[in-house]
Amino acid sequence: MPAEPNPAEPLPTPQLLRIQEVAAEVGATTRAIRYYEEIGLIRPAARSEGDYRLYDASDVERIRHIRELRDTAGISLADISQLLEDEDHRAANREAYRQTEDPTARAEILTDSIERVDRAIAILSAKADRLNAMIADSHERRQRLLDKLAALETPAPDPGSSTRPTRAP
Amino acid sequence: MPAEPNPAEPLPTPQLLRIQEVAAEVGATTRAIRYYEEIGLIRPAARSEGDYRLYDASDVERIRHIRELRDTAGISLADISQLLEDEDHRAANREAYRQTEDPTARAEILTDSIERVDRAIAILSAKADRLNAMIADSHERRQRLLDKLAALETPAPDPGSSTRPTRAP
DNA sequence: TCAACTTTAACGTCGCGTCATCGTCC
DNA sequence: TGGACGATGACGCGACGTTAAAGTTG
Repeated sequence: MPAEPNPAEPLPTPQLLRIQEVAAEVGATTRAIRYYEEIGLIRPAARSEGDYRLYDASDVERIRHIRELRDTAGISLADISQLLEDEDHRAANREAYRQTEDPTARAEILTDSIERVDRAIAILSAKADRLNAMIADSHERRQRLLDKLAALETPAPDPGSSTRPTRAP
Repeated sequence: MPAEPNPAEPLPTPQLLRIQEVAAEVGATTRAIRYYEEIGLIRPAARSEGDYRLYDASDVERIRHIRELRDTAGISLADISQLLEDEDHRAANREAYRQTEDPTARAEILTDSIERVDRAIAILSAKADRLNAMIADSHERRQRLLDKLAALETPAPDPGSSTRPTRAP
């Protein structure tokens, strides 16, 4: 029986998750998450009395991002470390942006953030370009096979005898 | 002083390369190529008197393909082994295709090859889809930053006071 | 209390990189 | 002849998987 949210309670604990819950949410193992901590990619927002790791929402997002970069883009943790530095810097930029009203300062901050996003786009696009080229190759092969199959069913004008069996698939 | 090719010589050796030459051509190391052999992905077409590995053109293509699948698509050697089995089967299909004249048999062969190509396409496309989604995300972020930058230079209709500094970048 | 979860520590695995030692090629 | 290249170990590393032994949580 879940009680309805009490509006008087100020929600002092911002939803901390234990390592296994985080692992399930981002599709990783607890070992992987601990390893990311070993090499300095993340740090749990807190620890429990008995030293259990406790993660908040931003930790979860960070880990999810690490997994995406590795699984989907195949980027090494060393390179991910660089990208995360750029993202941390962008987070700092957001703070700095809020702290000033000067349009010139704000423009510089935005320009810096754009450069950092561009670096990430460049890395990902290079990967995607090569991958898309491979897929295009496979589609060509598939199309050639389909053409041959169609030619079989529609013998066509017959430009030669059966001693030259056209090309093999 | 390279003699010009003798047309009487039947070229009995079909251009065999040593491991280092192959490595240079496909952008791999000799160690990697030997490892692919260790786990059964390839076998050199021949060995020299002193047991040097000697590769022919099809070996080179196979190795180049393995590298593409690993570097560009980030596929494990175990999965590559599966894909190569499909490709070997397609090569066998090409032979079988040449050995028959029966349109029904040929249609079956072509259909089998198409299925195998489709499997490869499915694997690669899944990777590409996720990667392209990540890139789209980054582009969105970049666009939002650009919009903010443009808004700075063109203050616009002013829908509110400076106490609400719009949203941070 | 107890089952399920967590901790640190340590060794195993994959896909190679990197010697070391010895033989081969031209 | 020698100097580059190759063969077969064997160990190292990144990014975890797995198991072990002991503590924590609800």
